[in-house]
Amino acid sequence: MRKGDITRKFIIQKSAELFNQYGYAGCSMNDIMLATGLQKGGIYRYFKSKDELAAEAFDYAFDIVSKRFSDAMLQADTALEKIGSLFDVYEDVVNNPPVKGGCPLLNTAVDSDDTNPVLRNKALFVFHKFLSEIEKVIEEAIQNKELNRNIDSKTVASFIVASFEGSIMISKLEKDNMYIASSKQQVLSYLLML
Amino acid sequence: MRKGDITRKFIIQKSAELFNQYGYAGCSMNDIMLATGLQKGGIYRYFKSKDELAAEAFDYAFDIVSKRFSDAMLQADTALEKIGSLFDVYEDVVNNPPVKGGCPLLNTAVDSDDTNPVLRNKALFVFHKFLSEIEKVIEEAIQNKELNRNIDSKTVASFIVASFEGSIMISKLEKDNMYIASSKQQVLSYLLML
DNA sequence: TCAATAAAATACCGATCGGTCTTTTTTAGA
DNA sequence: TCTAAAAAAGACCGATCGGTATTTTATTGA
Repeated sequence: MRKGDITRKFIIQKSAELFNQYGYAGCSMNDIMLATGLQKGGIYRYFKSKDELAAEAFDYAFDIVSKRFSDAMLQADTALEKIGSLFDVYEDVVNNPPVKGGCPLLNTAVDSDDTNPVLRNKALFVFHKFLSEIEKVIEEAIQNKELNRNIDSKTVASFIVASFEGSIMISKLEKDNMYIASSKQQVLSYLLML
Repeated sequence: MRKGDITRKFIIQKSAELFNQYGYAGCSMNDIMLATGLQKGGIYRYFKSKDELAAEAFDYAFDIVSKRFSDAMLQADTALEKIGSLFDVYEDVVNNPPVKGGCPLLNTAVDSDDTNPVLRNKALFVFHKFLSEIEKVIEEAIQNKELNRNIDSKTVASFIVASFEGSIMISKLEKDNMYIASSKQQVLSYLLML
């Protein structure tokens, strides 16, 4: 592995954290220079523009989260355990989120929906991936008779994502993990009641 | 009413829309100059700094939303109608939100939680107000026997807010009001099942 | 070891940033 | 109608913005 490849990845890692905390407009190239200890030349050698770096940083950030989701789900048996395990990935969103700054989907969606179409499309893509993953779990559980067969998987999946992201927003705002934990419990009991 | 008072309010209105769409860092004083048709002198005459203007703009934005919430709830009888009416305020969040850019609480919370402590505190305050309003509705409904007496009003209220804000985020991202509408239905049926 | 090349630093660019200050224009009350 | 005060314009400030081009330094493979 060339030294440049390592440097390139390092820049992406650092800027993923910065963009996820401060947003696209709220994070300057100078911030990234400080965080990486590199000068302009050391960064623009690998990325044509701030836009391109932000796009790659988002991909990297969601890759981290995606892997954490996959790992969590693998260790779960039932649908309720699987969905619960997704919440557990953010159980300490206040002090130890998968990526510093919280959920990249939430942050990027809010940051970009009225401004940056490239990032917005990336957030959209990730949302769809997230959604279909949960739908799959629900549909399997219906076939296993773990969940009621009248459940509309698409509708319920999007409701779960909404509760999930909303409670992350609140937990970060309040600096209190209680909200994401409580949201998990209520989503799970809701699934059982359906 | 002095002309200056009108101008001042006009600046707040315009910048509330801009900050709500583009965020604090994503909206420049020049953007506000363009939106208001005023020059620097016409704006800084009324506000010491961008920070001060952003703070007042947020207060104004939530005032708008707050009034819409109150109006909606007044026309409702049952707890389910009242809570449903809150969702209705954002039923066309895609094309006609109370304030351009979507929900000021959501936008400001995500925008400020890692950056601007003044705005974060304002978002916190508004969240508490929102939460206690919903708690009150639930508690009244428990006393009226509309809702089950075993319901924990605080827990359920925060779950409602999470689902509410999360589905607004998704509806804005997808440019599809379906998500906020569907979230309303599921929250209401959840309340009945409890 | 030594050159070719990759990597990174550095100096620099025009534009824009938030903000100040002075001047001009408009408003409002006597 | 006239003048004092309010309102707004406009010129200007240093700092920072994203980005480029060139030079220096470090790495790599022969």
